[in-house]
Amino acid sequence: MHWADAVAKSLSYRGDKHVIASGITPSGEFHIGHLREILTSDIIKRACQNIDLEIEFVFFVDDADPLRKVYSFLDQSYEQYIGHQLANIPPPDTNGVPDQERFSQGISYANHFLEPFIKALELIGVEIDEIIYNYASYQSGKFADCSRIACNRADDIREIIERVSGRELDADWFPWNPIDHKGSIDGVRITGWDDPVVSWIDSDGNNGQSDVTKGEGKLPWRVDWPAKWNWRGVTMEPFGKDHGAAGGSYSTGKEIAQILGNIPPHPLTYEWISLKGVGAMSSSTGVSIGPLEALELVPPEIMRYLIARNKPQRHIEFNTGSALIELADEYQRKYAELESGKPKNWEELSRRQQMAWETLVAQVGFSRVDESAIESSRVSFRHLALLAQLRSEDADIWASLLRSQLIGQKEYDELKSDNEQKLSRRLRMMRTWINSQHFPEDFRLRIQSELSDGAKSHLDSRDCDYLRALQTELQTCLWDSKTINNHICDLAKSREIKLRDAFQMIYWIILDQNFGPKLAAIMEELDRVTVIKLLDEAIEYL
RNA sequence: GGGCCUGUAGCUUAGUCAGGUAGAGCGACGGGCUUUUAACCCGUCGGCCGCGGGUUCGAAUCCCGUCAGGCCCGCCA
Repeated sequence: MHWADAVAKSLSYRGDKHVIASGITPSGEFHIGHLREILTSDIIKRACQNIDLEIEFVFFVDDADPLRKVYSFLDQSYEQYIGHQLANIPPPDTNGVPDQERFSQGISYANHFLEPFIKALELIGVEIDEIIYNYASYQSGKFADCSRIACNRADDIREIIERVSGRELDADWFPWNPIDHKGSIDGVRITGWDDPVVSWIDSDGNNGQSDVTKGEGKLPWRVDWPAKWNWRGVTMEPFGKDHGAAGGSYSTGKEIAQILGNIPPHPLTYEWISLKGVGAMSSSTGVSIGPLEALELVPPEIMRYLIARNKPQRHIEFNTGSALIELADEYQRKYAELESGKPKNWEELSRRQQMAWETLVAQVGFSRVDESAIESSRVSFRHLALLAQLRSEDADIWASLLRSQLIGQKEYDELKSDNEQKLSRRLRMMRTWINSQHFPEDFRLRIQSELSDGAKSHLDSRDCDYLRALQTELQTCLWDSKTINNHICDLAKSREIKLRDAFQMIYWIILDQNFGPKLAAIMEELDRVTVIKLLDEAIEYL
């Protein structure tokens, strides 16, 4: 059984109506780690729909959170905004400097980072039923009841946090962070509580009052979270393992929820995604791949598949190199397997094999996106990567695919006349990938300029005659792939050299490896002089 | 210190909740496609299921212990 189906099943024991929530603080660039948060929820939503549960998916944007520090991508002038709520400070411009102009047009720091992420979510087929802006929710009184309960029972909440998390809170800790006259929630000390008003004194010694029902401040995180569950009726929420640890915010949250008067949501802790060879994703350290950036390389269903195929508690190493090509090809293979239908010998399969099939069905189902760029194409990512490097003209690539029968005549005609075909889009992505720093070196064609050591160690003196004859023909022949190919084959045949061996030998000479794409096609792309020179060196070496 | 997650074939892993002969994919190797797809098709090899105990007719699966890796307990998903 797929992990999401298992979650849906346990939710069904709890009731028929559910609200699944995700929440993210828009403190910096979003990365694919954040995508796991959202996709985990979205996949569970699909699983719930599959068993006819009524389900809403809400996305909390924690824009009421304060700016914690001046991140590396921000200009030092952000210092003045530390402690200010993210919905209330200007967005950075391209140099990381506060952009007052855009701010005056209503674009906050939070919006600035959130917008591209929301766009990516649309591309990736995530169906969010409601985006809840936390700042606005405080303003409109959504948190009013919970805030009052929390303040009235401050001692009980303090007891829970101290006991469960094992840390000691300051003597003047209070479950409300008021905003001071400058707009900061840092360094403000509570001096009194008279429902619903908190009295405070800020770090400069100014006194003030804050009405907790009007959003003049916010609840501290460990109380804010259960309060959200309460007023929105959240029944399920996946969260990162930092919140899931013993003493973490879920364990305090589920007790605080009871004080607020609700049943805590069904929890699901998920592992982090790290970037291969670099470390955990983190917006503040700049280790990140943005969701949009990833979507420029591969179709959206591949990103869904990355999350769907790995169980939440499993750590994912995201690799934009060969592993991503393999992931994409794996998805495509499974898609094709699914299309060919349930195995005919179903009854003979072991329970385990049947389960594997069902999991496959689920993985592909959870990964599908309406505007699929993959479908049942036989053209693998691996193969496309190769053709895209070999041919700069799209038309040549379609011709090649037609010749090798990976596409039919009809598809070929469509590709020729319409560059918005699925395969055209995939090719564009592939070209972007190849031109980016993320493309794996293993897949890059390495045309040799001189005889490599690899070639030297694979040449056999008995082949000298063959190479010499080939070189002679190639010096004068028509320079197209068909002619070149005929010479390679005919000369090998007449000498009773196995074609396989002949090709491998030439692959070694040109690419420093024993395999590759259509050899003659590569040679045609190269100029005659280069090829002759390489053959010369090989003959000389022998 | 407290806690969480992970450990299954060379690699990525399914199966662990509901115990019943260990399943895949990739890679490797061999063969086929009589002019060679980084394609496709067929086949082969490869697992003391981290280790040690226990419960059981039966354990990858449950229990206890242990080792290794990763991580959390300061508002980074």
